[in-house]
Amino acid sequence: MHLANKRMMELQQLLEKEVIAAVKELFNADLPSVEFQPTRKDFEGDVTVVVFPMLRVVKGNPVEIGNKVGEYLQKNVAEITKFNVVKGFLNLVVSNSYYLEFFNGMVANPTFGYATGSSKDAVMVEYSSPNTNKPLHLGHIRNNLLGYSVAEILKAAGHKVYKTQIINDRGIHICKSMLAWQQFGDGETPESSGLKGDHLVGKYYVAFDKAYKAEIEQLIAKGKDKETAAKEAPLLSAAQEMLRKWEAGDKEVVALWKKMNGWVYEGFDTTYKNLGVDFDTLYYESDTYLLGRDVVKDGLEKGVFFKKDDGSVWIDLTDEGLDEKIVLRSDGTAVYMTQDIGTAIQRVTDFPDINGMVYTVGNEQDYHFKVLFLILKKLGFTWAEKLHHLSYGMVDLPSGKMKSREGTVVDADDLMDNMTNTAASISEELGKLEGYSKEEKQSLYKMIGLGALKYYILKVDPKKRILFNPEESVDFQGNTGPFIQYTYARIQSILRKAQLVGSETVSPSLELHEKEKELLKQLEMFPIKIEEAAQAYSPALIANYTYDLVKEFNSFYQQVSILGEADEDIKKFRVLLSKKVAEVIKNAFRLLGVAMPERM
RNA sequence: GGCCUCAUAGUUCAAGGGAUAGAAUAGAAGUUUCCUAAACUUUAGAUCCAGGUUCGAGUCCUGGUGAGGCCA
Repeated sequence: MHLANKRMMELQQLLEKEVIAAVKELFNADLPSVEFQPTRKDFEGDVTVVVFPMLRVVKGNPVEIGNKVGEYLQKNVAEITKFNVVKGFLNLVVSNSYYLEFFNGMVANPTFGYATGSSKDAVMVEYSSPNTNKPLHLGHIRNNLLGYSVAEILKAAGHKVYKTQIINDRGIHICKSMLAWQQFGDGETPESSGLKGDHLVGKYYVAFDKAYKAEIEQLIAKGKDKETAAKEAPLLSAAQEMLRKWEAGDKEVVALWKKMNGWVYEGFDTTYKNLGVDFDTLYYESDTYLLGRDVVKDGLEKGVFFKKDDGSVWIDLTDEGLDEKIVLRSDGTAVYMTQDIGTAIQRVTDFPDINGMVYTVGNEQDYHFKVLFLILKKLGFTWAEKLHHLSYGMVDLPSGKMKSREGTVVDADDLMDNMTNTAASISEELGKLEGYSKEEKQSLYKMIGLGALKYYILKVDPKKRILFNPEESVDFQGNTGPFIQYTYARIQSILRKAQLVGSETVSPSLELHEKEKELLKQLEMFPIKIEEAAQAYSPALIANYTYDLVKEFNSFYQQVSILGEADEDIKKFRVLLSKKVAEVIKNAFRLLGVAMPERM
């Protein structure tokens, strides 16, 4: 743990010890723990002790108790200079020198807040995991941003992390695209059409659906009912036949499958690159879809599973308040659960140091993962205790749910382009970028546009659903990514002019402006926030923390002059403080995958 | 039908059981001879309903209502 981090922990710990000692001495009572909170803005003070919980061991008036404890602390703890009691809240004023020493302790550390070294468990974080029959859409964007960000947060909190995805590269869906391309494609390729590979394949997936629906209509016109028509349509049978051939290893089908998946991967790579996400290792369903069956056999012998009369294998989870769940069909074929069991075990085999996995998958799969984790626990894997489903809400449009087959999706590539264009037009209008080349401008627009999009999505609690209105949703003013980037850019402008020289420490006896102290308190929180975000798997905590910090800085920036300050010591402190604020902003947003511009 | 989430200003989001529920947007009003006005300052506006637990409930429990999802 870094020095500055330790210091802050020490203050809380020290205060806790002192409060307990105070209660012992003043009231001869044993306090099990002390409740702290940051003092609210409307009151004087920095740290607040909540008196109410003490009433369980000390009889009396909370205000009187608070006052007595306050007097004790003021007398015995050097860091406490003043106190006041409001109702049952003991507000403590912490000395400026404490905060300035904290500042001196962190000022030279460019990665303040990040854990040093990887002392915690290695964790595998799975996210994205697309099907290879269509391009990525807005829902994938939320998934990718969340997964990537949680992985980065876990790293910052001291975990070793493997980022992975399981690519759903086999199955009926990809056969549909393949079949449609074969029948209507006329040899079209990404090169010949100028379409991105994933979009090209997606086009044929839609084409399949259209033709399939037409066939159904025809069959219905011939007197079939809807269900039989859907089952008997020749296109569907052909797709199913293709899947059988694929599973049998038919050369022609496999070659086509490889070609079209290759197009899709190229397209995905571009999207991932634009989105700024990456992976350490990949899993393909075509490699893993047969896994898990041996484990089911073992589980049967161990009595974890049981066999029904028809030969299908089940697990009984009624004791856990769930129901019975099938793990192998009567014909011996696998279900999703079988694969997932096998894949989880495979991963631990591949990366023996991992102790914990995070699955970034939408909340419609809550039940599936509950069951999966329970099964793995019952099978006796110790790491099964440390599995986590990072469940998140759907992204809905004002028009309702996104359905790729019906074309009511917000395409990931289009959306990123739109955001970049919006950023460009706002920037051009403001016209602050003289001296920037075309390329520099373009990369800046992208940084801002994506910053807006990423922040917009990540600031929301993952479990809540998002209603996304493409026209109005993503803003560039107020509580937004660009607002935070702008603050960073302004600080960089100051730093360019300031020309720092000499040692980077300040005198602990400096007078502190109210805003400066607030900023120091905010900075002090950063390591704790990372820890909280890691435990809650919530990038939203980082986003909101950064926003609070930036808000505070803008207020400071408006109220006091940094470069115009006459006193050299104070000026130096303010410049250094601004620099550290910028660094923390940058390091915090790095955890969200958002980059910071030097100018904007 | 069974189970799982969610419900906070007009709108989009905050609030580890703690003080007078914070922001942003949209609305009203102000701040450019001064470090980037994508900023700052002021103003008005909200906890779905009914019970319960608690010194204290937006937060926990029960029952409704509404939205979404999963399982047949």
